[in-house]
Amino acid sequence: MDGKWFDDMEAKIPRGGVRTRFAPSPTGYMHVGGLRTALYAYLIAKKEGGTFILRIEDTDSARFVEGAAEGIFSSLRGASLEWDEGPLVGGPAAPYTQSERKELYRPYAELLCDSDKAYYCFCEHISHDERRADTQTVPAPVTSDPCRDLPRGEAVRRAADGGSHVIRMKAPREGTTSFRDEIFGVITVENASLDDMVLIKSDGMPTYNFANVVDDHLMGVTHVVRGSEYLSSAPKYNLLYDAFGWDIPVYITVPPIMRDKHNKLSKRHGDASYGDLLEQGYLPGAIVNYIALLGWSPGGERELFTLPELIEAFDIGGISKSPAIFDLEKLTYFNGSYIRSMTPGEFSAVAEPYIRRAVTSPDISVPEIAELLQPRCERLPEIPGKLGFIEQLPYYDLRLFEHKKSKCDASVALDMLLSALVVFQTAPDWSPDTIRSELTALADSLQVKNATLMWPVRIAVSGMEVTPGGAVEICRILGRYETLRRVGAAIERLSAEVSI
RNA sequence: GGCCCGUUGGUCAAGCGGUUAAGACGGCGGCCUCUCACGCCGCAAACAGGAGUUCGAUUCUCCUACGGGUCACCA
Repeated sequence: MDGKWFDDMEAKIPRGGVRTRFAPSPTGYMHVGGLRTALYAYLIAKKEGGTFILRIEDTDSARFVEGAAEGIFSSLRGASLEWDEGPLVGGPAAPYTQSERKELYRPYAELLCDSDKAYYCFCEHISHDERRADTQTVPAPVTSDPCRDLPRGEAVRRAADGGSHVIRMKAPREGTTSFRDEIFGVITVENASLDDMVLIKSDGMPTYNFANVVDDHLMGVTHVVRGSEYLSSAPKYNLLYDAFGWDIPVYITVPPIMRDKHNKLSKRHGDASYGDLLEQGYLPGAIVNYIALLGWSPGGERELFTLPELIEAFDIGGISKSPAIFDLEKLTYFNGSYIRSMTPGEFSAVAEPYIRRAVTSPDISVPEIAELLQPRCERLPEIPGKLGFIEQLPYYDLRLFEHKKSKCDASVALDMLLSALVVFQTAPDWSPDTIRSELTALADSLQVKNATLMWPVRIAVSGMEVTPGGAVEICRILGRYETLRRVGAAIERLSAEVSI
């Protein structure tokens, strides 16, 4: 490759403003930690009116999972993290999938070989496991002395003869390398501890480490957000940037999200992925809001933020260094809070399918039921379980009618229901207001507390100790006919028992 | 094991030399109330340990302990 080719590449690099990227490898589902990394990258870009890039890092064909990239696309979009450049939408640095950029990487590696900063290595590959088993306790950095010192001409000849090889970085063996991370500060390591990392694999594909650096440069990425598992690789990246003479991006290393004190959140251990959470009835907005706060704090007391509000509030100074444990209970609280903050119309619309699961009758009013449900549900899938009483005929366990706080027992219940039955028959209409005023007037005239009357009525029409809403609401929803029927049935049952 | 990083209530976390050490989830108690929720009020609950530096350390330094990351032709 001649100098002009490289000049052309440089000329195409998008410049200007903050440019961040999310660079997942398509090896499975979208996990919560990945989503948060994407979120932070998105927020950092948007905060400055910059560009959020999506890049697919599929350099390991062995680990490629069919459909995984599509899952990433839909998850990000579902979470409203729209990328400005990347697959599906294109952009000035296209393509954004590394397997489609394969030809780009080798010339850059060769460039380093030409300047004696990298070399062809013909050594036999020792697998990760073998290395571990072999070296037991003290694995040394991977280097290859014979190949490192092989004259360039000879190396090229061997390669031309079909010699299987990789291209390795020639890491310095003395001195130290430092890098600066916005979160962790300046970290310095001994060069002697650094590998001669592989840049180009024997199959011609670049390694993650190399492709990452080349692409970040070629795509004009200014801020690199990634998990702390990359912290110890960072010095090697700087070595590469230096070797090329490229500007080093701002590193923003985020702490991991844990399942418990010892383990990272992972699907392998049965932890929920982003998709699982959606299936469990968690709202994208609530998930995004919650995970934003895992490892980052806005500083104040506020916790509830919409995505635009997060953009406004986000500041990398608030990112924490230590791991955060994922707390499903708190996410559940957030979800309930999001549900409650919807308008009644919005909630009714999202709740309707779940309501329909429990209620088949076309006569019932979905908005009225939704109104009762909204403050009482934290996840939509809970809904059907709360509505069983509507179409299930109550079974009257007499003990249900006993409630000492309401001063009610079976005998009192019978009296109350007898009176209530008349009121229900004669009520001028079946509006909630009417039902309520009729019943409270009745309690008044009977000289009992509202509770003494309401308790048995609610039990009679629902057969349940716990219902979403009170007697008035339940009667209203069931309709006059069904209410009378159920109150009548309860009276029958009670009179059979109480008279004895 | 080497190297790097971290450590405030059970959990998320504020704090950036002087505070009665916020707030939230969860827990507990109460109010509201026809149940359950919602809402409101309150209670319990933390600076890992030890040396320094300083008039004064949760805040700065070092050591120890504990935890995490990493040590691949995986990302």
